[in-house]
Amino acid sequence: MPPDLTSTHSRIYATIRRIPYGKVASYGQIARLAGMPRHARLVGYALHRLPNGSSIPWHRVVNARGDLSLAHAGRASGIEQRLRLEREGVPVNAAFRVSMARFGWRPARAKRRA
DNA sequence: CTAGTGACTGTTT
DNA sequence: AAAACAGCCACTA
Repeated sequence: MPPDLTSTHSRIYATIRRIPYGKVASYGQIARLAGMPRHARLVGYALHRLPNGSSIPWHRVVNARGDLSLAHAGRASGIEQRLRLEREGVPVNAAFRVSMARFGWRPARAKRRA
């Protein structure tokens, strides 16, 4: 059986796994879906503690503006994130920016029109 | 216990 | 358009 899925980190990981292929979600979005509306920073915190080789699509997590926070934070891993995103069909700007309007993940809510 | 930090977000300059 | 400021709260030391 899985470990503490009720843990904040595990919850965050589970939510990130729900991000569909070719889409990106913001930290706030993940936090909200995980049931922690104001814990956007915790999402980043949890990801920072992520072990190398985890099965979660961490590269699909960007900040609210669509920027790769990883690259902006001066992390070399930002390059890898851009690479992975482009491989999924998500174009990344020269400024490490993604079009949230077109590639932002829109989780299906209550049915409204179909 | 207190203090500092941050892969963030929204508002204001 | 970008930069600065403030709010936010779990985690680490």
